[in-house]
Amino acid sequence: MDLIDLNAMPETEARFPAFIDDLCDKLELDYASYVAMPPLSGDVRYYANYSDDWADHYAQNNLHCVDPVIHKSVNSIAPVDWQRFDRDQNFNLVFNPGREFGIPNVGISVPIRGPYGEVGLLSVSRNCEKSVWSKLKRKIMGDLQVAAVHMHDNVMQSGILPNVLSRPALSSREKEILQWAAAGKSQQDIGDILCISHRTVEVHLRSGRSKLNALTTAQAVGRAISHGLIYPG
Amino acid sequence: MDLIDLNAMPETEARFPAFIDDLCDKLELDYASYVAMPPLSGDVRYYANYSDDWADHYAQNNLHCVDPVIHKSVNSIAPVDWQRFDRDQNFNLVFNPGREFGIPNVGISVPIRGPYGEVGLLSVSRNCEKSVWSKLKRKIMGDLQVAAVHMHDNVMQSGILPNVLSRPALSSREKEILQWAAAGKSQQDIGDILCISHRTVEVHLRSGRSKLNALTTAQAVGRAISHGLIYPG
DNA sequence: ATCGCTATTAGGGGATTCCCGTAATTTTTC
DNA sequence: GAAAAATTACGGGAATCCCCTAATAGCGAT
Repeated sequence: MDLIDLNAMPETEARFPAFIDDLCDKLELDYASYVAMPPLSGDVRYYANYSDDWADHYAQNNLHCVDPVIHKSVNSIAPVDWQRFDRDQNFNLVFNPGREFGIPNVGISVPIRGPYGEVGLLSVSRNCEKSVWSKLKRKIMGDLQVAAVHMHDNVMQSGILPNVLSRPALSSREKEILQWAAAGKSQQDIGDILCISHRTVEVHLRSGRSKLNALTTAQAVGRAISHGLIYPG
Repeated sequence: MDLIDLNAMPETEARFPAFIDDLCDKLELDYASYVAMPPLSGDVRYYANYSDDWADHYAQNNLHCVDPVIHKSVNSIAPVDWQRFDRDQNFNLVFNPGREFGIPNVGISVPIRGPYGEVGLLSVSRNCEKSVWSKLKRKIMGDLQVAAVHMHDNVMQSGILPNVLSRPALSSREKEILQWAAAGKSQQDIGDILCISHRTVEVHLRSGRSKLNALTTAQAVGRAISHGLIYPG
């Protein structure tokens, strides 16, 4: 199976919907969607070939807050088959009205995580019998995984998700001191460890906070960790 | 391609090496290894079918600290083909001696991330011409992705990685207050927000620190985030 | 049903730490 | 060569930490 190579396409955002369309063609699917979610739960990026009607209905009713497919997938390692939600109240709440829009209730969602804690979710679906779906799923699972990784990799590299890419540049000393702070050391401790005044330690913490737009050191440590600048200690 | 279903096997650790062996058989590979790395950079879990000689040599020389395949993969979304390291000094430092052990220098590493920041790395390799390798790679990429996800999912569910699973149980109030602390609020702020005394806030922070084995609130926030108990604010 | 454990609430007080303003020297960058 | 950033450091006031005690409520166990 040869899917579109996003790296070989002009670096416009239009290549992502094109990839979605191509995916549906090649894998005998009706609909596909991709969502990129930064760890700070800020703005998401969304591509799909659902009808505008369904997309509007989904967005206007904030169905993403209810949709159990989302909740399950962002906490899962393996792909999540929608059949798991057969008797799920929230699933039916979201997808029963979807039938009027021609939305299938069989499908699968493939979560992909990146090194910054962001999650990409590639969901595909098709109007067919469940037995047909089971066979199709087995056949295309490998390609789906590859497609999800490829899509997420390229969306991340495109820098479209601002929260993830705008990683504040901390100086090495700032990172070093923030790392010790994350390890539970006091300013005095850190000063002793690095053989500098605890006053100096505080200055680095201050500039670190400032660069991370953090009000307290605790917030700065949390943000630095979530940005991958330091490790939990 | 039908790989072993780890869910259908007895829940012993022996099924993981068996999966590695089966993977090599079915995908025409010589060697495969899987490493699970918790976010707290603590103890890793490792399965492989390399010769004991090579494994000992790798471990005794702490080659994982030098191995560029590891470094690149844990920061990558997409699989990392070892061909990328053709002229990499560290790669040759690690793998040139590997030839004496029969270790191939063509291979690929597939990183998989879970919701707790842990990384699983499935690496496979084979002794063959680069042209043969390129063809094989294209053929098995989908299965490799599926295998990596399957392996990582099952290792995580087995609870073998203690750091990830031993998630301290914070009370709802403790999590709530720690969440506000991660959002940069002071104790007084939090007291005002929750309409309780700032003294009470401090008690919850103290018990939270205690449960997380943290010396400072900053460390507690970092640990709580890395454990997925709260979100970065 | 009483005992014990935990959660949640709250205060006093001393020691420590944090945070802000200021500022010098060195290094890096343009 | 000048501008910007990094690294070093002090003083003072505010905030937090950490020890103590203590009451009320809930929940599982003996």
